Amino acid sequence: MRDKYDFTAIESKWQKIWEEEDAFRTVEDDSKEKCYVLEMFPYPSGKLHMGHVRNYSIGDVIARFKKMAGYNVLHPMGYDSFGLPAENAAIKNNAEPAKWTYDNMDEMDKQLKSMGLSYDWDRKVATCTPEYYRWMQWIFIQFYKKGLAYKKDNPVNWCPSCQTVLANEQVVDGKCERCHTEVTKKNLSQWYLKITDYADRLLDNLDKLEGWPDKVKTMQRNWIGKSYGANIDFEIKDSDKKLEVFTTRADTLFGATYMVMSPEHPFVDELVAGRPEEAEVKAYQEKVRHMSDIERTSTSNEKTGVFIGRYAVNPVNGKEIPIYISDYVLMGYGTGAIMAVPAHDQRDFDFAKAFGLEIIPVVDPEDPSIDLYDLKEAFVAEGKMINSGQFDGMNNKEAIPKMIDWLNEQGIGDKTVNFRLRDWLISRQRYWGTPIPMIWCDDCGWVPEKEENLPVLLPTDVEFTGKGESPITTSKTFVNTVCPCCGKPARREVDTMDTFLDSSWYFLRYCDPHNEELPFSREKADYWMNVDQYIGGVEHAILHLMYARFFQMFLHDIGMSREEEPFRNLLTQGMVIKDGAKMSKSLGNVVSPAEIQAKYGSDTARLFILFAAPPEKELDWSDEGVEGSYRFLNRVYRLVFEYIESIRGDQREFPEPVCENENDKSLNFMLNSTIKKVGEDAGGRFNFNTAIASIMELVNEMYKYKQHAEMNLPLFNKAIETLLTVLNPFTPHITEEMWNQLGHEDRLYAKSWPVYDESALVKDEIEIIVQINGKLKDKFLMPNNSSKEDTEQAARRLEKVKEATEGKNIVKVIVIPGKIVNFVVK
RNA sequence: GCCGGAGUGGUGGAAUUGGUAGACACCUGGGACUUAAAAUCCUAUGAGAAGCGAUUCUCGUACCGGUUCGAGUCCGGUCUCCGGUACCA
Repeated sequence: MRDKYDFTAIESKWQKIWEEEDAFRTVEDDSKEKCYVLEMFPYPSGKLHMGHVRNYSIGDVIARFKKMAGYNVLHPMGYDSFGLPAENAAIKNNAEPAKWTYDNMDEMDKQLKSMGLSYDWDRKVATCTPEYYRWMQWIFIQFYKKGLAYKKDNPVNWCPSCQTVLANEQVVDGKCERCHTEVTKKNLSQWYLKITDYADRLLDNLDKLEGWPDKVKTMQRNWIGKSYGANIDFEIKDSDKKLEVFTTRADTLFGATYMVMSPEHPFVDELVAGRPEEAEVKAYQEKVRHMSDIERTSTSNEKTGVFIGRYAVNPVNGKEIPIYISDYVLMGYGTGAIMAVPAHDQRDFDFAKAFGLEIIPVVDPEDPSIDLYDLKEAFVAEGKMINSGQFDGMNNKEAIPKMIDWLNEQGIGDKTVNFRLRDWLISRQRYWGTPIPMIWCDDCGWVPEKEENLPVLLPTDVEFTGKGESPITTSKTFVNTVCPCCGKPARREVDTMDTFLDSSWYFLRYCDPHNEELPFSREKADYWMNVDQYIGGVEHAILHLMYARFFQMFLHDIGMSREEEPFRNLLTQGMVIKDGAKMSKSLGNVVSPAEIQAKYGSDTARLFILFAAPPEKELDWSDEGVEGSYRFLNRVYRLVFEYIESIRGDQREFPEPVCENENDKSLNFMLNSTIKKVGEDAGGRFNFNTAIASIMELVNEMYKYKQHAEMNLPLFNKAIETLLTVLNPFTPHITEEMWNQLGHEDRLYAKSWPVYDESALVKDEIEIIVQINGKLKDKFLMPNNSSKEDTEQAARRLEKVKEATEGKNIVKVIVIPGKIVNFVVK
């Protein structure tokens, strides 16, 4: 026997056997309860990183465990294979994006398989295949038919480096989510999905998602950003236009002393036309237009702006108030114009101070330390209404609905709800994505491609210049077509879809991956959905997880799925870090999975990653820790092999073990408590670290047993078999190999989770803790189920208790049978 | 600023309902085996103090206070760190 087990041979052997046996192929089966375990599918960059390994190891333990626990488990894998890197490689290396991507997928397949993951590979989905994006296009057309897809000319987020537009969700801190270039604005005509129609449902349903982390739900709530308020019309002096504003603070209307419009507000040009202020206004607009979001938001306190020479009329008191434009008012929120109440809004306060504007308080804090007529900052808390006509004296919070009612009666305002969420901009000026299946006809306008003509294939005769426009424009075969409506010559849309659309329904395609009639059948979707356990990084908390919910709701609405929500339970795994920082090339702290697999094997890599931290926490990579996990597996290997050699293979069948002494009982106890503990930790609360710790305890116990006791072979055999079974979901190769070596014909992966013997967990004697005034003084053994009285009397007889209570008063004795005795002494 | 989450040995982390704080590992020290090394096995390992010693005592879960017979766990306040988000009207 060697010192170390030969993981290379064992792992490839079993991976091959699983493949030949079709071990993880799943079919619908009404006789079993289903369990859909899903990990977020990767972008095929070509190389797995530790984050992937962690994600898939977690998913694999859950899937294997659920399978052993008797569920019909769906555990698929695929690739989110459209996207920019393929195209950038094309520009850089003159490679075909398709070839680059397919090569990478082959490479990733190998790496995933080398981890021993229990996927049903027959269900593999890749979003860049025509079989997939055909149905992506079909779904887009359904959105279009329901009026939920539209094209609009609008200022949009533009990444100068990626040369494409971005959705709001893809702009992080004013920078492009992928390449971190500062995002600028551009006016473009683009396709949108009307996700705002679903804002309320996306928000309300969050309450039903009990299996989601609060953190993620809060992030989505904030992103959707629902606020209740009022829209109020202000007349503009010497104009028939009305300026509509949104406010959540209708109570402060009497304190509005000026108005601010966003520089992009459509009324601005007309309002200043031919006026002396025009030039200055234009210059300011121009300045703002060239600012990136970062510049625009970085000057958070220094307010700039320009008076446009016009006045509005405050509808409550007829007061004429000046109108300004300023970059602190955003066109993308509310109505793009505000009433400014400097006394009660910090931003308005700063602006008023900078421009010497009037500040009128209308809410009285009733706090003598605040001088209302010489405020140092805006007063934003609750108070009593003043300077507000008939509303004076009211609590300002209570005044809000009353004010809105009054505005409504006067016909100048309405109760409104505003969302921060914007419609989803889905056009991308890139090649490697799903072509938007729309056709422009000069007579009919935008017309969807006929569904029977799908897919609209990506052309291959394109040039990659990386400049500004979709490369598809360069195709000679793609653009020109005929109108599906009237048959006249027409032109195809050349933009492609945001790849986040592709990943918004892949979990449904897994349910029915080879369907050629539909994206998926209702029957199969209803059998498998929704996903029982979804696992992935928290970085997708908003983007992917909200888009996927939106798609699922829509597909439910058009009758394609019973479920309204895609993911019942969500586990957001923590990052893998090293030396206190995220693994990155620039820091030089990257550990490659391939390196670890070569040195220690996949089982060790999986074990370490699951043992080092609970899944939702950060995982600090430690080379010594990996070494330790490897050591443990070798320890298991030696234990089992010494046992196999000792029985010389001639004894395979053992009777049900009978415990003959204390050592036997102790091992039997450990054996059963491990089954219980691992089942609870791995199957319920996903604390794989403690599950593995308890398996380690069992192994330690078995070594001790072997050393000290006379071997009870049936019992030890049972311990060995239990050990291998409970360890199998974590380290499937080595356990399967040893199981096989023990002479078993069946496979561990197909075995049932062992049932523990409740009676073995009941100890004859229980250790009782003795405390004096809550502090531990002694311990002693009591027969199980001893009475309260007996326990107390036994405790009183202890030497240490006598010592500690001598000459003192025992005020009170707390006895919890089977646990503690506490003497309160004075 | 606002919204989440977290602070436990030298390190990663246990302690699931308020009941032995530090499971399981890593690191480190000591020992056995070996010509030697590696591997393996045994052993010690929160801090401090007393004792030749078995052992005993004190302190200890970010900080301050509270509830309780008893608090890492519950309550009030403070600090720090991490994550998200922000001229959102």
